[in-house]
Amino acid sequence: MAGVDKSTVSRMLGGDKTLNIREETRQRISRAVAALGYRPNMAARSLRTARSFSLGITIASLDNPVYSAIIRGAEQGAADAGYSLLIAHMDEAAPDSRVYHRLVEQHRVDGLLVTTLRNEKEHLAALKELQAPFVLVNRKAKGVRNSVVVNDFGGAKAAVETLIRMGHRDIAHLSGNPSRYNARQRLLGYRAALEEAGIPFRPGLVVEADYTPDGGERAARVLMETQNRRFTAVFAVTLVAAAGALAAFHERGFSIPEDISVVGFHDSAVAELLYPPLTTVRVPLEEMGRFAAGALIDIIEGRRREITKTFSQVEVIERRSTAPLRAGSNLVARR
Amino acid sequence: MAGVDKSTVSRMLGGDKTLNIREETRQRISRAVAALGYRPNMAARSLRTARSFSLGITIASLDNPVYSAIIRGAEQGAADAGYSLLIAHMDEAAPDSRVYHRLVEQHRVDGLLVTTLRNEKEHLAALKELQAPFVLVNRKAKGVRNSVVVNDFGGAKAAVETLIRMGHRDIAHLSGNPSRYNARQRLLGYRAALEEAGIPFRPGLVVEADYTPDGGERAARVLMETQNRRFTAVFAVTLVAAAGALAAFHERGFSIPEDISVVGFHDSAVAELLYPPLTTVRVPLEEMGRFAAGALIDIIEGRRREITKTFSQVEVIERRSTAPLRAGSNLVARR
DNA sequence: CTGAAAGCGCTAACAT
DNA sequence: ATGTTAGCGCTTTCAG
Repeated sequence: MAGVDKSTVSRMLGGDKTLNIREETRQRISRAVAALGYRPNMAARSLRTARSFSLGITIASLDNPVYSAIIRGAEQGAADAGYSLLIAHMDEAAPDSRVYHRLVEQHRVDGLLVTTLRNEKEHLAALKELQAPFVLVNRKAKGVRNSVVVNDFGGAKAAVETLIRMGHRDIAHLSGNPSRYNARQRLLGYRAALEEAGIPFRPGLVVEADYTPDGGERAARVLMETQNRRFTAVFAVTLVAAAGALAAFHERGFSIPEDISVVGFHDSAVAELLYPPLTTVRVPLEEMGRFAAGALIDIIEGRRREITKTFSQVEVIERRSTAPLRAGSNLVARR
Repeated sequence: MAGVDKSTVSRMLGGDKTLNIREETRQRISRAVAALGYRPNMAARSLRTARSFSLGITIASLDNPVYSAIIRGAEQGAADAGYSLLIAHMDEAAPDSRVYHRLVEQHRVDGLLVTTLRNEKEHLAALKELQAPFVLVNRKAKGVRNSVVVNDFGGAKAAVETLIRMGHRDIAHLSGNPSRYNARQRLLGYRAALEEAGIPFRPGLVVEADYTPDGGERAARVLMETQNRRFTAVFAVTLVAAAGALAAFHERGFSIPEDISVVGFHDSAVAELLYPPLTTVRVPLEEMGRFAAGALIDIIEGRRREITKTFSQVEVIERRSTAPLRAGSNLVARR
């Protein structure tokens, strides 16, 4: 229709830098493309170039607002570069490293965003022999170069600093399993904030909670039993653990924030739903997802060899679960 | 390696029914496939068959547990049939019907699962001229044959019946926007339950809330102001609206469930996080997603022409936000 | 500055 | 009971 060979069209549409095309020819092609509503056939392009122009993202739980934020970002980052995002749900309970193979070996994806890493060793081995680039998102692992994370350490530190600024000194931490990178970082941030403020670390104030509401509830009970009211604030490793703790405190008749201030990690709409609305630490999850997708595409297309990045930004969103320590109105006064 | 033509391999692997192959040959092929780790190249297959073996799913908000459940199901349904699932996030605020074209015209997907339908008319028009099959999930629309939904009506009815069984008669409804199919159904279910129990419908007890916590909170305040305590239970159109209502009630000093019982629609982990944990109606969202994906694939592959299905199953999950009406312990007694 | 030709890996119609 | 053949629609040398 434009009176040119399809190869010329291909070069023009592909943005071939070496192509030296007459303006008039370009116009004719553009008009024909518009008139025909021409869209390149991705399958043919994939076959020819041996690339799928899709990324895969593995996630353990779609419910978790942390992952939905990451996905939202990743989808944007992919779309910006003309890629699609393919989700691969990987049950945290039964993680199966063959999922990677399915996606890659069928040439369905050119690279993987990995947010899951239970059985770290097995999965890393599977990923490495994969022959496709991958980047860890919100995770770090030994021997893996490509990794983008948020500032778990700084976020935890900021949370605890906020509590300290409110006058709290007896600050407990509902921690995560130390085998997890994020949990370790947050514990370190907690300790760093205490140390900088000259507050001695009391190991009894750190209780491990898993990532369920029940875990948070149990941990909060342990805290109340063993610490005999000698704490006025709690920094919880996740929002879910914080919610569980809130329930345990309510059950014991404590008022939040009058008796105990509570802060959780990761902001989301759910924080507004809790009672009281939960003060949280917000980190740029969506931005991280977007960036990770962009960086992975850079690696795929050879513009970059590796990527390590930490998004340092943290922000404490104060809601009604935290309040300044006031004598007579909290646990400290009662001991 | 197996000493046969690739077309034979193709037919065997593709499960060609007309193929009459010797057991010995089949063995040789199987061995070679295993030895070589052979995987069909999806791009070539797509080019040849003009199909992508992927489905697209459009969603407005990934955070919403309703959609994450649907996605989880859809991904399974797709995977079961060897398809992948491609997510297309479509901002509810700025829905863009071109997303459909992008996915379909680039031959990236063979069909669409549609959970978004703001600007119904425009979007339906875009979908219909698409030339690719689509099925509405958790939605119905006039003139669309393919649609799979859950039992919004029955779920709402069951919720209200549970309250009635607990002795409540003054039951309010925080409703959704009646332009939405789901909201309309739930309102109808509410009314049907009242009617069957011989309880007169009081229009003042129905207050429209949007789907935000704020909306639920505002609606609950309106209810308290206009109804002058003449209600003892609330059925909210969503979990989020219920959470907002809980906050409004707490703020006014009401105890839940002693003063007011609250039920929300759609169960999810978040229900456990609320205070008190929220009684909800559970409908089989994940199953619906899975089924919708399977049915869409059936349509794509010509085994079926259309699909309309309602998952009738509903279940009220009783948690601590509901309690039997007891004289002297609730609003009725106080009027 | 543009065209011609080859071929990516598969499937399906047609042969034997 | 299996092989032959002809493309699917693109990109990429290589020619002119």
